[in-house]
Amino acid sequence: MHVKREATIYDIARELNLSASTVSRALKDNPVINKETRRKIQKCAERLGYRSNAFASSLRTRRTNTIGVIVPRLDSNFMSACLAGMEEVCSERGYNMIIGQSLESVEKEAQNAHIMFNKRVDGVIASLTVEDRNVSHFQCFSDKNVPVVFFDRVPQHTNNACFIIDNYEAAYRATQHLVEQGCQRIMHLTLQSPSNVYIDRIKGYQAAIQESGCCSGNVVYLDGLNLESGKAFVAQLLQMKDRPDGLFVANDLTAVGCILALRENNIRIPEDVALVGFNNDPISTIVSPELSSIAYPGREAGMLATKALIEHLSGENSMKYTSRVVLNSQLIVRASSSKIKH
Amino acid sequence: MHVKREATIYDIARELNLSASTVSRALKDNPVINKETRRKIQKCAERLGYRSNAFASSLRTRRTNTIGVIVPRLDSNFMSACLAGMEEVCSERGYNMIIGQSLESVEKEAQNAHIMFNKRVDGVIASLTVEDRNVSHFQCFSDKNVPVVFFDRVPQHTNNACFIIDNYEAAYRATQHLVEQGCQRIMHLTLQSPSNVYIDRIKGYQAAIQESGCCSGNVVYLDGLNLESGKAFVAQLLQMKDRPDGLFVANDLTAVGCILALRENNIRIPEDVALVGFNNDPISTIVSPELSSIAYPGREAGMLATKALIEHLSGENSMKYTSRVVLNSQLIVRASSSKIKH
DNA sequence: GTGAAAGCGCTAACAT
DNA sequence: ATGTTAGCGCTTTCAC
Repeated sequence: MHVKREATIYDIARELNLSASTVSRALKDNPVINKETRRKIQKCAERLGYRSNAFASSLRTRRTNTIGVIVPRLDSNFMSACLAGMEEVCSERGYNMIIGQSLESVEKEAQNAHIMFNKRVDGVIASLTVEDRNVSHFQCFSDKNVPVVFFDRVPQHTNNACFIIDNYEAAYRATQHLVEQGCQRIMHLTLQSPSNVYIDRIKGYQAAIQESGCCSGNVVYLDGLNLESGKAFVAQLLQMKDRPDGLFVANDLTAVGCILALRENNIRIPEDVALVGFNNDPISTIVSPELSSIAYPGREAGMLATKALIEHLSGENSMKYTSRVVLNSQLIVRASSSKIKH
Repeated sequence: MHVKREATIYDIARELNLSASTVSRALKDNPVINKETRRKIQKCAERLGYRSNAFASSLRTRRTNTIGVIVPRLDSNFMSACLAGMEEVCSERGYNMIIGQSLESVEKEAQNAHIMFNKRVDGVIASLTVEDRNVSHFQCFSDKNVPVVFFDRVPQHTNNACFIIDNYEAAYRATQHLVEQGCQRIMHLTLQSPSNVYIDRIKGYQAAIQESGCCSGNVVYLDGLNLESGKAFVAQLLQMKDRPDGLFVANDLTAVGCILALRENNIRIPEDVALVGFNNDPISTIVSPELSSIAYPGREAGMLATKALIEHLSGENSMKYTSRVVLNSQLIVRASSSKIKH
């Protein structure tokens, strides 16, 4: 079977007795080209089944119209929302996205960064692993003036633009809610991590505990935030002499692990222990009782970060004045923390 | 801030008093080049921070070393496993992947196909939307001799290679299991879809019902496979005079919807109604009681499909003799269908 | 084993 | 408003 050669701008030019430059301009909707000529060229391109050769173009312009996205994992509700938002903005502006997962490994993150560097992405959007204190693997981008923006999990000190949620506020409100429901001993289950996400949540939690005046609190560092670590914590809880009556858990999966194990041990939720999770994952409505959680606007975060990056790339905006954008989150109260019935 | 120009093979050539051709060959480990020269060139490349320009290369070779993957959605356990398998094979063989989601829309699928066509992927791996009977948007690839392989949801009639799971077998076994547990009236909740996935499951289910001799059965077509459609079905179920005592549900999320609604109506699981889902999603162990389900080897499916494609691309294998590969799945029995205690 | 030269398809500076 | 020209960085044929 014979494969037809691809049509090029030269084929179009020849067909219409024009130059390749004119064709090139017309196909990019350059306004200097006569409207009629433009129409004719576009018509002809279609007829010949012309498709632009992005390699030739990238070779010439040194731009790929591609942005690299590096995230810890894809399979969370929040991340899907972020990526959807990014994709929306990208496709609207004619950009492509390539996505890499670090799976919480700094090494894989660096590897992804290198791959994207070698693919010559025009810009990068990244959310760090839980243990990132070292972001030197993003240095190569700065060296070549490739802009990088961070979101959600961001470096402690950076000149790059950051798009984050109000972790402090959210944690404060979640904890305050537990206080209002009458909890007296409220623990915060989280991760020992240098990431802003966890540090800020701890601070918000502690502030709410202190302000309450009447509550005791304790931060518990788990060795992971998953079903198993939640269940394992409950095993510990059973041994405590002064059991907590409120748990603010840094993610929903862990909170669900707690719920499953608490239920298995016939501890009533929320009467004996009330829980609030974080992320508003779909599982929060599947578990019984349904889990209260913090919802935050992933789609918007993704869109904002991407817009800032693309506007910077097209020189519309230098990203100097929007170096840190904080988005609001929302506490969703469900059965797991509703001790007071209205 | 000044941006250094990228090093090219010419820079290396000049540095070592060689020609660009030699450098190009050496960097591709071409054996005709003297070992010592090769070493020197690779050393120098590293020193200069050389990175190969994929655009120039693709422009020349007309190959992108990229394969396009189109799937209905990314956010399922099965799909993540498939993609992981694909990624593994790709990176091992020096290929890149670009991923597109159709979100069950034929239109978006076609759109993705076109984008990938225009990006000139070397090959395509696709799983169709639930309503695909028309795969004409993949024709463009065949026209240019770009190989396409399908997996999971595949076209009814096609010459392309297909990698699927044993939907008939799996459904047969799931239904048989419900029969063995003593169910008498077993319904199959699924989707009205031309896709092999649903059609084969229905056939397997019906075969098991017939063979049982003693069971009555009924296929129920829902208008979606999600939490809500599962709950909505239970509302209907409550009105039935002859309620089913067994449900084989075409996916886990829907089965979980059923469980939540059944529980809310104080119908005992599995005593009054036993359930088996499909996919072995993580939620099957979060819901209470835990959901029996069918697990299938996504990673292997992804790897096999990708291997076949890449071997075809490199001419090792023409894909003519492996046009249809069927992978085995496994029934995982949990509390939702365990009426008989061992 | 190595080199010279042409060309992949496009864009942009410059000219008209 | 359109054309001329050169060159982006690489691969590959052909020659030595």
